[in-house]
Amino acid sequence: MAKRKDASALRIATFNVNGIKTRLPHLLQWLAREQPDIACLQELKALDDAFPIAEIRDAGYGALWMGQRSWNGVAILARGMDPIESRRGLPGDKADTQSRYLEAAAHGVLVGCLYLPNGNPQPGPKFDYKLAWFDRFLKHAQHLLDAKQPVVLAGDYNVVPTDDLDIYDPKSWKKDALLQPESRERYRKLLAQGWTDALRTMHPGENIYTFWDYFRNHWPNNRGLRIDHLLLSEELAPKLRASDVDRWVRDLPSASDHAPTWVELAMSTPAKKATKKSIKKVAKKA
DNA sequence: ATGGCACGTTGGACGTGA
Repeated sequence: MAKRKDASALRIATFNVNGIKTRLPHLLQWLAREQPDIACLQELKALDDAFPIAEIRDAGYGALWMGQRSWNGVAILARGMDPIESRRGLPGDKADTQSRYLEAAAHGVLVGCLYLPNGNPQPGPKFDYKLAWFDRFLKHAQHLLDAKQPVVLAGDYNVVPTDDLDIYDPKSWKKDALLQPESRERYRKLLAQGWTDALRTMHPGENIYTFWDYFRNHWPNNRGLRIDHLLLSEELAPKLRASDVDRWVRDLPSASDHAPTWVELAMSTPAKKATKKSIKKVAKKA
């Protein structure tokens, strides 16, 4: 596919790969075709040693990653450069060993890549962990907003924000952790801090999904859920130009149950330079 | 109310995901 026309446009994407080893061919195909400037990955399901950095470098990307055996695992890819790490792991609980948060500066923005806990079954300890993790995330998100920097928080939030436009039919999901009022309330609180839900902003009133489970022919029937979100800080929200879901990736044989989701921001060159310094400041402080 | 499918695990039934 041809390069995008607007060279100053910055495309940032999030993709829950559901196993980096299994999904590497899809990841490479997607990077080559869509050429995101920054890509956040979740559910690597691999140890650090197993991360395919050579293949990703060959594709023209630098990367940071935080792996874990069997589960979780997140990564940040940046086209033509190595992302500058500002945080590894979500603050607020030293006993939390799950690889779910990574943060870095790249291409003039600060990017937080998250894999919020699923929380099923609920109620129970896993749901408690989800809510506790979410509360820590709210705190950190506020800290990032207070710094007045261009920030994107991208990832698998494991929250369906509303019943009407963000899910095909909530009936069979009523008791699922993804739809619980406690989960939704925290997502609303996040937006109330001042973050902009990019995909919803660009598609108001439209049924739009990022995840289709493997059961019951949900993908062919477009019975999906919107759970992968890109939130923009107040500095970046005015630059939002486009946001969408790369559904073709979900249609590949042996696909992940998630599709890549992205935003495109209009970044003027001077703005890019101006943000570079302040990003370093935030990165140092963090 | 349950299960449907797919992932990774030192190797095959199980825990986990959403």
